[in-house]
Amino acid sequence: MSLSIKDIARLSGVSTATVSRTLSHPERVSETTREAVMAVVDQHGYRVNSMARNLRRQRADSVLAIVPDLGNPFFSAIFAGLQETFSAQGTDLLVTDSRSALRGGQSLLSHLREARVDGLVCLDGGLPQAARAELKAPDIASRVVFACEWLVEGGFPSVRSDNRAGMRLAVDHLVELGHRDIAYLAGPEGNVLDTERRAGVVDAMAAHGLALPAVQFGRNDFSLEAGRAAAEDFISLPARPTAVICASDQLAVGFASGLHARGLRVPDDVSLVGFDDIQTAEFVIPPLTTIRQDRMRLGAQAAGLLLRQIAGAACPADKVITLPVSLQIRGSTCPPGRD
Amino acid sequence: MSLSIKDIARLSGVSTATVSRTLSHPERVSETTREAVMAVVDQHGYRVNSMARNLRRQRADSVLAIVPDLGNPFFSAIFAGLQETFSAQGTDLLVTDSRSALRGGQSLLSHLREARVDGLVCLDGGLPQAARAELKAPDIASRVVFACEWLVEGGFPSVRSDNRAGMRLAVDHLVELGHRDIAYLAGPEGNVLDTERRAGVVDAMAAHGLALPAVQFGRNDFSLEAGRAAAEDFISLPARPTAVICASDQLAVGFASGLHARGLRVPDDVSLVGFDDIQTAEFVIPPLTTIRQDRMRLGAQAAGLLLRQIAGAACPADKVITLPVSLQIRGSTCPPGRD
DNA sequence: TTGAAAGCGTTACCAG
DNA sequence: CTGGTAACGCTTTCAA
Repeated sequence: MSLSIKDIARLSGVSTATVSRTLSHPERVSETTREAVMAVVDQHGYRVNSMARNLRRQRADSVLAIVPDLGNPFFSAIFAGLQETFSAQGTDLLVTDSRSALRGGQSLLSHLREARVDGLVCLDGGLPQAARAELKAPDIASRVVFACEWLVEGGFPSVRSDNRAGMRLAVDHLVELGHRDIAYLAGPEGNVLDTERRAGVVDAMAAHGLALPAVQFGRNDFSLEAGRAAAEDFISLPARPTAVICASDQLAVGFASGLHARGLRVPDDVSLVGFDDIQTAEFVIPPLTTIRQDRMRLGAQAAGLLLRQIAGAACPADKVITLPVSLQIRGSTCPPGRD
Repeated sequence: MSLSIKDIARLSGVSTATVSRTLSHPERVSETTREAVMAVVDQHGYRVNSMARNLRRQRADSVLAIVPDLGNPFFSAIFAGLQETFSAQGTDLLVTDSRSALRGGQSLLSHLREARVDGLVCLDGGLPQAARAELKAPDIASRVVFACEWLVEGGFPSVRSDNRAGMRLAVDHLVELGHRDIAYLAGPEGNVLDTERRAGVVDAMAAHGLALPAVQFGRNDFSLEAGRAAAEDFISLPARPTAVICASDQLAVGFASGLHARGLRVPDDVSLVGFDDIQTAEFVIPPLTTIRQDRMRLGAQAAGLLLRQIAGAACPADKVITLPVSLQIRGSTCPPGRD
């Protein structure tokens, strides 16, 4: 077995209290003892047992991130941002997806309730009612923040991109190119991001005296597959819009792939704008014009916010940090009717 | 504060020992007491404090996964596989990347040494020497497994895809199409995956009486950017190969993008084969012919292996689980000289 | 500046 | 089947 604080105390001829102090509050110990103790510590490679420390200190020094789907590569950049900030503060990052977390009627909060983590960062705005209700328990709510997505009904601080502004940029860009007939390829029905982005499109178009076509398409999820499937619907549309704004880059890439398979060209036949600026957006053919959101920064901010919450900083339950987005003009958009 | 086992004991008129038993070993308690205790537990929503439990049980019920770069979406599928298996066994998954883990000369093992986790799954075969040495400490080595990548010098059980077989499939496919002049777009120098995949290509070509061109290109990393940059080199090659096998899908997609920008068409001018079958491979234009590795399964197997190790199952230090791969023929390959 | 000792919340051994 | 009671390894008063 590895050494305990008792061994170090014995080996360096002081009490466990002093060893503990040397390690946790070196300034409260005389220089000579400190050096003596540290010598023994280093020599034996002693490390405090964090379970014991945490039990005593009553905290876990770790945080749980919950995503809708761990397999979705979209979240990796957010993880990177979370991790960077957390690890700089000595906090561990646990990850899980909503499905596993909720499996077998388990509570979303078991980790919090069992004192395994100090807080929760939730990236899933589509939690089932039961789970949402749980989160609102008074001693819990102050230790969760939402990132990227959020709960429509509010109640938690959250960090998100400026989805509306993003869509305004997209619409303005297309209108400037000369497009009037613009469609919105929707994400999953009821998803907060989809709602917000659609509203952004509608508002921006209204500002130009335009409106979305009555026919909707999309409405599955944000995935590549959904995008490809939507291409079929698009093709059979009576009057085909000259441009499509997609609720996500994945949708846009899938959509482009579907169009291509049916002989329609981007941007010649249809201009395409995505949302997210995922890594591949710049590398698909043609490169995707899109709205860039800084997912890494989003993660970092969420982590910072949660850390402050945990540390006890008062934070209005409805605090929203909105991150700016920007338009990346690439090859998937051009003036209409260029054929 | 939340209730402790003492409160539950008092409330249900039994000892803490009995409450503990009811929760951990229900069969060792009479039905009547069990029911009485559970009633109180449910009524108050009591949950054991895992820090206390873990301190007592001397385990953490959690595992740390170390990736080279958390921001790389390639790993998300592996995380999903890891998480699925771990969570089914009540084990938490912590994630970090090598950079954060090693920051400030910190030990890779601090988590293990501080008893924060029971084991390590390492997805980074390129750890610095110091870190590798550490991992081999006798009490440590038996609690780490490698997944996807591995250490050239061996020493740890690992789960990996059959990289060589994959490249054989790729070469056979191209040769069958009529290609003789095939190049390999390399990954990062010294990376085990690159080494293995290159060897796979070389061997398979030799079996057909062919050899790689003397000129190499690639040699940065597995990224989209590296792929695009390689396209420049490719274009200035004296005798251009008719087909290129890429060390990864990201490289292939970036390469295709670079070729496209320079007016070369895939597959008409160059056939392209990737490796990994990332999600987007099927959706880029043209869809990428590639070698599919099941990353989710890879994660799941690694998790299972580690769990068994932790549980004390003896496992030869050089145990290697090799997962089959398959060829996905899509639009990026065709017979040479079709123009 | 240091040490003694009381916990932190569980579990598991040992009696009964 | 149940209860008393040592641990688990550390931190933090409280006194000296």
